[in-house]
Amino acid sequence: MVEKHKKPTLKDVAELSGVSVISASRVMSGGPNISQNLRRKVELAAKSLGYQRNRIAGSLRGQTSDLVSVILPSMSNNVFPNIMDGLSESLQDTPLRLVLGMTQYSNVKEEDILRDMLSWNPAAVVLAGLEHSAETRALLATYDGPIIEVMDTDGEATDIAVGVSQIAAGELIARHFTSRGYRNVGYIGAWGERPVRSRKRRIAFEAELEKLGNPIKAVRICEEASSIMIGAREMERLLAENEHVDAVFFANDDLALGALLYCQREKIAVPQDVAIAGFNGMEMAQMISPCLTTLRTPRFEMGRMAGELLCQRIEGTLARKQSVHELPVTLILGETS
Amino acid sequence: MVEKHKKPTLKDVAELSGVSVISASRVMSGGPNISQNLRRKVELAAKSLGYQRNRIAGSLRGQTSDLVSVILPSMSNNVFPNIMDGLSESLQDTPLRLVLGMTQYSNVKEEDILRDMLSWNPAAVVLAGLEHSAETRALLATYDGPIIEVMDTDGEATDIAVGVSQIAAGELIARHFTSRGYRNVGYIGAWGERPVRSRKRRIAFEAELEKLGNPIKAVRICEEASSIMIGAREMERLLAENEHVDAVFFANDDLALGALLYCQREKIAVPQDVAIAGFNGMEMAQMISPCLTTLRTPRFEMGRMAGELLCQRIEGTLARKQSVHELPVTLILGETS
DNA sequence: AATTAAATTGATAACGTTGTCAATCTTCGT
DNA sequence: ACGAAGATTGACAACGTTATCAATTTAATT
Repeated sequence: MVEKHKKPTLKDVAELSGVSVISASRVMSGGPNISQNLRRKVELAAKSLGYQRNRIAGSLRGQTSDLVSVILPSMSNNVFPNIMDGLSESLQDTPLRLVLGMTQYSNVKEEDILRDMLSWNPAAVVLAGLEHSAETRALLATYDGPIIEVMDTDGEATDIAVGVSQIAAGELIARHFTSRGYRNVGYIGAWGERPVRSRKRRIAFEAELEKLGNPIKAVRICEEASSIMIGAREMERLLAENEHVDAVFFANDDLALGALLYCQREKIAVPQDVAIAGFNGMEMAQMISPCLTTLRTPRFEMGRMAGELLCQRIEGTLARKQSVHELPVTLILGETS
Repeated sequence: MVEKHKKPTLKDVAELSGVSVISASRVMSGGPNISQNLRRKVELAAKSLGYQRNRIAGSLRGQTSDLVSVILPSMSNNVFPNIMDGLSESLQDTPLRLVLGMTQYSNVKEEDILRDMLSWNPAAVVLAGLEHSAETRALLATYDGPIIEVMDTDGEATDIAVGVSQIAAGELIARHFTSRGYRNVGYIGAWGERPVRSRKRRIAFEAELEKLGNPIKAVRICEEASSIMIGAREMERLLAENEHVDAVFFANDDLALGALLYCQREKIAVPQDVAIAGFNGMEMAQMISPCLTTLRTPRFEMGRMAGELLCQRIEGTLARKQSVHELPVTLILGETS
C-alpha cells in the first residue's frame, strides 16, 4: 500500500488540454454544448492524468448531491432487500447513489439517521411506512426534495407514498376465507403488531369478517419478533384454546410457515382441518409442499416505482404535490386454504 | 409543500452566539477543547436557528467523507442483506454512512460503480469476493483508504479480506459424506459456477473426496441462476443419469431445498436413499422437516467484522498492511445426511 | 453580404466548512 | 509573583467544482 500522489484536478486537466477550467468541467460532468474537438482534447488530457471527478466539490457548489437517502428498518427479511433491488434497478442509469440507514424499527434511530442524512443534502429521501415521530416529521418539513414513503398507502403521505393498502389486504383475505366456507377464523400476529401497518391489516380483516357475518373467533398477538418458530408456537397455543378454528390468517409468511410445520408435525390436515394464509408472498413459501396461500406484496415493484417517481421529481417532470401510488396486493392461492 | 428558506450556516450561528465561525464549527462537529460556556452559547444559537450541518462542505475541506462505499452483487438472497446488517451494526455509533451499489455480478458494472464511488472520496470501500477485473484493480490502486473484500479468503487480498475459506468448506463436506459412509457422491451447481468462489469450493470438495479414496461420481452445473425450482430439476436429472448416487452436495441451500422437495414428491427417502447437503445455512432450511444439513457461513459476523476493521483502519489503530480474516464455516448437521 | 440566432467558451466568484498557525487565556509548578 | 505549559479561541485561506453572466464563434436567415 503505497502513498498516493495528489489527485489531479480540473485545473490540471484544463492546463494540459489548453481550455478553461469550466470547459473541462462541462466535459467531465456531461454538460451540453461542447464541440467535438474540445471534448476530445479534454478527455485525452483527463485520461492521461488519471483524473477522477470530485463529486463532493460539485455537490457543494451545486447545492445538492446525487445521494438518495434510504432509511429502512432492517435488511433481515426479504421485504426490504427486494425494495432495495427495485430501487437500485430504476436508478442504475442515473448518477444517483443509495445511502442506507437502518433504524431497527426505532423512532429515535430514524430521527438520528434522518438528521445526519439531511446534512448530506440528498437529492431525495426514501422512508418506510407512513407513521413517524414528531421529530422525524419536523426534520422532513425542513427538507425541500422528494420524500418517498414505501410500504403503505393507508394514511397521510408526507409527499409521495408507494405501497399496498393494508386495509384492502385484510379485506381480501377475509373474503377469501368466508367464500371458502371457513366459519371459525383466527389471526396470529407478533412483536406487538409493530410496525403499525400490520395492525391496520388485522383491524380491516376483522371488520370485513364482521361485515360478512363471520366474526373472528380467535386472535393471538405475541410480543416476540416474527419467526418460523414463533409461528409454530403460537399456532399450537391458538389451537389449544380454540379447537374449532378452521382457518388462520398470519401477519407474515414466516409465522404461517411455522404454523404449517407445526400442523405437519402434529398430523393436523391442512387445509382440511385448518387452513393457513400468510402475508408477503415469499418465494420459499410458494415452492414448498403444500405451497402456502398468501397475500403477495410487490416489493420489487414498490422499490422500482419509488425510484422512478423520485427521478421524475428531480427532473421536474412530476408535479410537486402529494401523491399516493397504490400497487395491488395479490391473493396467491396455494394448497393451505 | 412550501418553499424552504435559505438554510442557516455556521456564519449565522457564529453571529448569533458571538463567537467565531471556526469555534461554532468545532462545537457542531464535536471537536475537542471547547469551554462549556462557549459550547452552550453555540448550541443554543444553532437550535434556535434550526442549523443543520453541511457534511458536503466539511468533506471537501477535509479531503475525505464519512461515506463507506459498499459494492455488492445483489440484495436478492439472504447472503448480502445479512452482511449489510452486520456492517450496519458495527458502524451505527460512528458518523459513517453506507453507500450501496449493486453489480448484478457484472464486471463492467463493478467498474462503473467503483469509479463513481471513488469520486465521493469515501472513507472506505467494501467489495464482494477476491476476483476483480483489471480495471477494477486499477481503480482500487488509485485509492488510499481501506479496501475490505468480504466473502472469500482463498486468494490474494487487495487489502483486507474477511470471509470463509471455500476450500475448507469443500473439504469439510467431503469428509462428512465419507465418514457417513456415502460412496456415490454427487454435486449440483448452477449459473455456470458464478461467482467463481463456488467453483473453488467444488474443486476442493472433489479433491478431498479423491484424497479420501471416494472419488466423485456425478457433477451437474447448469447455466440458469440458482433457485428452488432449478434445484429440484437438476436433482431429477442427476438421479436419472446416476441412479446409484447416495449423497449430493449443492452449491447453495436454495438448490438443496429444491432437491429435497423433489425427493419428497417422488417418495425418495432422505437421507436413507440419498443424502442432501446445502451451503450457506439459511434459517428456513433449519426449520423445515427434515431440517437440512448445510454448511453455515457467518454472514452477519462477516459484515460486522468488516465494519470493525475498516473503523480501526480509519482510526489508525490497525496497521496499513494486507490482512486476511477467516471466519469458520460450520457444518450444521440436519436430518438430510 | 449583412444580420440575427444559436452554440460555444471563458471570467468571476460562490458554495460552507475546517486545516493550520498564531494569539490569548488559564492553569500549574517553582 | 513569575515563567512555562496547556487549553482555548480566532484569523486566514484552502478545498474543487460550477452557477451565472458575458464574450466570442458559428450557423441560419434574409
